[in-house]
Amino acid sequence: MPSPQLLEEYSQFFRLLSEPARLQLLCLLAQGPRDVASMIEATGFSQSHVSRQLGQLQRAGLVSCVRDGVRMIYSADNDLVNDLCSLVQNRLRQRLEEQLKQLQSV
Amino acid sequence: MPSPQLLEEYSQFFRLLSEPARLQLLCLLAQGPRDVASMIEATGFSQSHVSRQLGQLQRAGLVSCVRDGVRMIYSADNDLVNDLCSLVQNRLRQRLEEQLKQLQSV
DNA sequence: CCCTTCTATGCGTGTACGCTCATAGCAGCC
DNA sequence: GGCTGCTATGAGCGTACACGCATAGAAGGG
Repeated sequence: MPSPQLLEEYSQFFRLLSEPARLQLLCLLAQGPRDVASMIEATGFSQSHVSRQLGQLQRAGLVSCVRDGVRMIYSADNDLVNDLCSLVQNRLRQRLEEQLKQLQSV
Repeated sequence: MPSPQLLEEYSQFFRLLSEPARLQLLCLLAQGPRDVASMIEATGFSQSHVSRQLGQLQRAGLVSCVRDGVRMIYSADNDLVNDLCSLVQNRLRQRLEEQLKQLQSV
Protein backbone atom coordinates (compact mmCIF):
# COMPACT_ATOMS: atom_id res chain seq x y z
CA MET A 1 0.00 0.00 0.00
CA PRO A 2 1.66 3.24 -1.16
CA SER A 3 1.86 6.15 1.25
CA PRO A 4 -0.56 9.05 0.82
CA GLN A 5 2.22 11.27 -0.53
CA LEU A 6 3.16 8.67 -3.12
CA LEU A 7 -0.48 8.25 -4.12
CA GLU A 8 -0.62 12.00 -4.60
CA GLU A 9 2.45 11.93 -6.82
CA TYR A 10 1.09 9.07 -8.88
CA SER A 11 -2.22 10.76 -9.43
CA GLN A 12 -0.57 14.06 -10.32
CA PHE A 13 1.45 12.24 -12.93
CA PHE A 14 -1.56 10.43 -14.37
CA ARG A 15 -3.39 13.72 -14.39
CA LEU A 16 -0.87 15.06 -16.89
CA LEU A 17 -1.80 12.24 -19.24
CA SER A 18 -5.52 12.65 -18.67
CA GLU A 19 -5.76 15.54 -21.10
CA PRO A 20 -5.97 14.57 -24.80
CA ALA A 21 -4.14 17.73 -25.81
CA ARG A 22 -1.13 16.95 -23.65
CA LEU A 23 -1.11 13.31 -24.68
CA GLN A 24 -1.19 14.34 -28.33
CA LEU A 25 1.75 16.69 -27.84
CA LEU A 26 3.69 13.92 -26.11
CA CYS A 27 2.97 11.54 -28.98
CA LEU A 28 4.12 14.14 -31.49
CA LEU A 29 7.35 14.64 -29.57
CA ALA A 30 7.83 10.89 -29.31
CA GLN A 31 8.50 10.98 -33.06
CA GLY A 32 11.27 13.51 -32.67
CA PRO A 33 12.02 17.08 -31.57
CA ARG A 34 9.79 19.85 -32.92
CA ASP A 35 9.29 23.54 -32.45
CA VAL A 36 6.11 25.03 -31.04
CA ALA A 37 4.83 26.37 -34.36
CA SER A 38 4.81 22.94 -35.97
CA MET A 39 2.80 21.56 -33.05
CA ILE A 40 0.26 24.35 -33.36
CA GLU A 41 0.03 23.46 -37.02
CA ALA A 42 -0.28 19.74 -36.34
CA THR A 43 -2.88 19.96 -33.60
CA GLY A 44 -4.94 23.01 -34.52
CA PHE A 45 -4.87 24.26 -30.94
CA SER A 46 -4.31 27.89 -30.10
CA GLN A 47 -0.78 29.12 -29.56
CA SER A 48 -1.32 29.95 -25.92
CA HIS A 49 -2.86 26.56 -25.25
CA VAL A 50 0.03 24.64 -26.78
CA SER A 51 2.55 26.75 -24.94
CA ARG A 52 0.83 26.19 -21.62
CA GLN A 53 0.57 22.43 -22.01
CA LEU A 54 4.22 22.21 -22.99
CA GLY A 55 5.08 24.23 -19.90
CA GLN A 56 3.27 21.74 -17.69
CA LEU A 57 4.98 18.80 -19.35
CA GLN A 58 8.33 20.48 -18.96
CA ARG A 59 7.84 21.15 -15.25
CA ALA A 60 6.99 17.48 -14.84
CA GLY A 61 10.23 16.53 -16.58
CA LEU A 62 8.53 14.78 -19.48
CA VAL A 63 9.85 17.15 -22.13
CA SER A 64 12.76 19.56 -22.39
CA CYS A 65 13.50 22.41 -24.75
CA VAL A 66 16.42 24.35 -26.20
CA ARG A 67 16.50 27.68 -28.00
CA ASP A 68 17.18 27.78 -31.72
CA GLY A 69 17.27 31.46 -32.50
CA VAL A 70 13.76 32.69 -31.99
CA ARG A 71 12.27 29.20 -31.85
CA MET A 72 12.02 26.74 -29.00
CA ILE A 73 12.75 23.12 -29.92
CA TYR A 74 10.95 20.68 -27.61
CA SER A 75 11.79 17.02 -27.29
CA ALA A 76 10.46 14.12 -25.23
CA ASP A 77 12.82 13.03 -22.48
CA ASN A 78 12.06 9.33 -22.39
CA ASP A 79 9.73 6.61 -23.59
CA LEU A 80 7.80 6.17 -20.37
CA VAL A 81 4.66 7.51 -21.99
CA ASN A 82 4.94 5.00 -24.80
CA ASP A 83 5.23 2.17 -22.30
CA LEU A 84 2.21 3.38 -20.35
CA CYS A 85 0.13 3.76 -23.48
CA SER A 86 1.09 0.27 -24.64
CA LEU A 87 -0.13 -1.21 -21.38
CA VAL A 88 -3.41 0.67 -21.62
CA GLN A 89 -3.78 -0.32 -25.25
CA ASN A 90 -3.42 -3.99 -24.36
CA ARG A 91 -6.06 -3.55 -21.71
CA LEU A 92 -8.48 -1.85 -24.11
CA ARG A 93 -7.97 -4.57 -26.70
CA GLN A 94 -8.50 -7.27 -24.08
CA ARG A 95 -11.79 -5.71 -22.99
CA LEU A 96 -13.06 -5.42 -26.55
CA GLU A 97 -12.20 -9.04 -27.22
CA GLU A 98 -14.14 -10.09 -24.15
CA GLN A 99 -17.15 -8.09 -25.23
CA LEU A 100 -16.88 -9.57 -28.71
CA LYS A 101 -16.78 -13.08 -27.28
CA GLN A 102 -19.86 -12.41 -25.19
CA LEU A 103 -21.72 -11.16 -28.25
CA GLN A 104 -20.80 -14.23 -30.25
CA SER A 105 -21.77 -16.68 -27.54
CA VAL A 106 -25.32 -15.27 -27.36
CA MET B 1 0.72 8.49 -33.88
CA PRO B 2 -2.52 7.25 -32.27
CA SER B 3 -5.84 8.30 -33.71
CA PRO B 4 -7.85 11.03 -31.97
CA GLN B 5 -10.35 8.44 -30.71
CA LEU B 6 -7.58 6.34 -29.23
CA LEU B 7 -6.01 9.42 -27.61
CA GLU B 8 -9.39 10.13 -26.08
CA GLU B 9 -9.63 6.60 -24.71
CA TYR B 10 -6.13 6.74 -23.29
CA SER B 11 -6.75 10.06 -21.58
CA GLN B 12 -10.07 8.89 -20.17
CA PHE B 13 -8.31 5.90 -18.71
CA PHE B 14 -5.51 7.97 -17.19
CA ARG B 15 -8.11 10.33 -15.84
CA LEU B 16 -9.48 7.51 -13.69
CA LEU B 17 -6.07 7.18 -12.08
CA SER B 18 -5.61 10.93 -11.68
CA GLU B 19 -7.72 11.02 -8.55
CA PRO B 20 -5.97 10.00 -5.32
CA ALA B 21 -9.20 8.60 -3.89
CA ARG B 22 -9.73 6.23 -6.81
CA LEU B 23 -6.08 5.22 -6.85
CA GLN B 24 -6.23 4.46 -3.16
CA LEU B 25 -9.30 2.29 -3.60
CA LEU B 26 -7.57 0.42 -6.41
CA CYS B 27 -4.53 -0.17 -4.22
CA LEU B 28 -6.73 -1.46 -1.44
CA LEU B 29 -8.44 -3.86 -3.82
CA ALA B 30 -5.09 -4.96 -5.19
CA GLN B 31 -4.52 -6.63 -1.81
CA GLY B 32 -7.70 -8.62 -2.11
CA PRO B 33 -11.50 -8.35 -2.32
CA ARG B 34 -13.24 -6.10 0.20
CA ASP B 35 -16.69 -4.80 0.90
CA VAL B 36 -17.60 -1.13 0.71
CA ALA B 37 -17.81 -0.60 4.46
CA SER B 38 -14.22 -1.69 5.02
CA MET B 39 -13.04 0.76 2.36
CA ILE B 40 -14.95 3.59 3.98
CA GLU B 41 -13.27 2.60 7.22
CA ALA B 42 -9.82 2.37 5.63
CA THR B 43 -9.96 5.63 3.71
CA GLY B 44 -12.10 7.87 5.88
CA PHE B 45 -14.09 9.03 2.87
CA SER B 46 -17.83 9.43 2.97
CA GLN B 47 -20.01 6.51 2.00
CA SER B 48 -21.45 8.19 -1.07
CA HIS B 49 -18.02 9.20 -2.27
CA VAL B 50 -16.60 5.71 -2.02
CA SER B 51 -19.63 4.25 -3.74
CA ARG B 52 -19.38 6.72 -6.60
CA GLN B 53 -15.69 6.15 -7.21
CA LEU B 54 -16.21 2.38 -7.17
CA GLY B 55 -18.99 2.84 -9.70
CA GLN B 56 -16.66 4.68 -12.04
CA LEU B 57 -13.97 2.05 -11.68
CA GLN B 58 -16.50 -0.67 -12.34
CA ARG B 59 -17.83 0.97 -15.51
CA ALA B 60 -14.23 1.18 -16.71
CA GLY B 61 -13.79 -2.54 -16.07
CA LEU B 62 -11.06 -2.08 -13.46
CA VAL B 63 -13.07 -3.62 -10.64
CA SER B 64 -16.02 -5.96 -10.36
CA CYS B 65 -18.38 -6.80 -7.56
CA VAL B 66 -20.62 -9.58 -6.31
CA ARG B 67 -23.39 -9.56 -3.76
CA ASP B 68 -22.85 -11.22 -0.40
CA GLY B 69 -26.15 -10.89 1.37
CA VAL B 70 -26.53 -7.20 2.03
CA ARG B 71 -22.91 -6.40 1.24
CA MET B 72 -21.15 -5.80 -2.05
CA ILE B 73 -17.73 -7.41 -2.35
CA TYR B 74 -15.48 -5.54 -4.77
CA SER B 75 -12.31 -6.94 -6.28
CA ALA B 76 -9.69 -5.64 -8.70
CA ASP B 77 -9.87 -7.32 -12.09
CA ASN B 78 -6.20 -7.30 -13.01
CA ASP B 79 -2.78 -5.95 -12.15
CA LEU B 80 -2.61 -3.31 -14.85
CA VAL B 81 -2.69 -0.55 -12.27
CA ASN B 82 0.23 -2.10 -10.41
CA ASP B 83 2.26 -2.22 -13.60
CA LEU B 84 1.46 1.40 -14.42
CA CYS B 85 2.34 2.56 -10.92
CA SER B 86 5.62 0.65 -11.03
CA LEU B 87 6.61 2.43 -14.22
CA VAL B 88 5.73 5.80 -12.76
CA GLN B 89 7.56 4.93 -9.56
CA ASN B 90 10.72 4.14 -11.51
CA ARG B 91 10.41 7.46 -13.26
CA LEU B 92 9.97 9.37 -10.01
CA ARG B 93 12.99 7.65 -8.49
CA GLN B 94 15.06 8.36 -11.57
CA ARG B 95 14.20 12.06 -11.41
CA LEU B 96 15.06 12.31 -7.75
CA GLU B 97 18.41 10.60 -8.31
CA GLU B 98 19.21 13.09 -11.05
CA GLN B 99 18.36 16.00 -8.79
CA LEU B 100 20.45 14.47 -6.02
CA LYS B 101 23.42 14.11 -8.35
CA GLN B 102 23.13 17.73 -9.42
CA LEU B 103 23.10 18.83 -5.80
CA GLN B 104 26.21 16.80 -4.98
CA SER B 105 28.16 18.06 -7.98
CA VAL B 106 27.71 21.69 -6.97
C1' DC C 1 16.99 51.34 -32.48
C1' DC C 2 12.25 49.82 -34.71
C1' DC C 3 9.83 46.06 -36.58
C1' DT C 4 8.59 41.41 -37.24
C1' DT C 5 8.37 36.66 -35.73
C1' DC C 6 8.01 33.25 -32.27
C1' DT C 7 6.91 32.01 -27.57
C1' DA C 8 5.33 32.78 -22.67
C1' DT C 9 1.93 34.56 -19.40
C1' DG C 10 -1.85 37.49 -16.81
C1' DC C 11 -6.85 37.62 -16.97
C1' DG C 12 -11.50 36.13 -17.63
C1' DT C 13 -14.96 32.53 -18.65
C1' DG C 14 -17.20 28.28 -19.03
C1' DT C 15 -17.42 23.68 -17.73
C1' DA C 16 -16.37 19.32 -15.67
C1' DC C 17 -16.15 16.93 -11.56
C1' DG C 18 -15.02 15.97 -6.61
C1' DC C 19 -17.54 15.96 -2.53
C1' DT C 20 -21.55 16.15 0.61
C1' DC C 21 -26.44 15.81 2.15
C1' DA C 22 -30.45 13.69 1.70
C1' DT C 23 -33.06 10.04 -0.10
C1' DA C 24 -34.13 5.81 -2.51
C1' DG C 25 -33.33 0.84 -3.30
C1' DC C 26 -32.20 -3.80 -1.64
C1' DA C 27 -31.51 -7.82 1.29
C1' DG C 28 -32.07 -10.00 5.67
C1' DC C 29 -34.47 -10.38 10.40
C1' DC C 30 -38.53 -9.92 13.64
C1' DG D 1 -45.93 -6.71 6.86
C1' DG D 2 -42.36 -3.28 9.44
C1' DC D 3 -37.53 -2.47 10.82
C1' DT D 4 -32.52 -2.25 10.46
C1' DG D 5 -28.07 -2.23 8.05
C1' DC D 6 -25.56 -1.72 3.67
C1' DT D 7 -25.15 0.43 -0.79
C1' DA D 8 -26.51 3.38 -4.82
C1' DT D 9 -28.06 7.76 -6.69
C1' DG D 10 -30.40 12.49 -7.47
C1' DA D 11 -29.43 17.47 -6.34
C1' DG D 12 -26.47 21.11 -5.19
C1' DC D 13 -22.11 23.52 -4.12
C1' DG D 14 -17.40 24.77 -4.61
C1' DT D 15 -13.27 24.49 -6.88
C1' DA D 16 -9.88 23.36 -10.29
C1' DC D 17 -8.60 23.80 -14.82
C1' DA D 18 -8.96 23.88 -19.99
C1' DC D 19 -9.23 27.33 -23.43
C1' DG D 20 -9.14 31.83 -25.71
C1' DC D 21 -7.97 36.88 -25.88
C1' DA D 22 -4.82 40.16 -25.22
C1' DT D 23 -0.29 41.44 -24.03
C1' DA D 24 4.51 41.06 -22.66
C1' DG D 25 9.06 39.22 -23.47
C1' DA D 26 12.95 37.48 -26.38
C1' DA D 27 15.74 37.13 -30.59
C1' DG D 28 16.96 38.24 -35.25
C1' DG D 29 16.77 41.59 -39.58
C1' DG D 30 16.27 46.18 -41.64
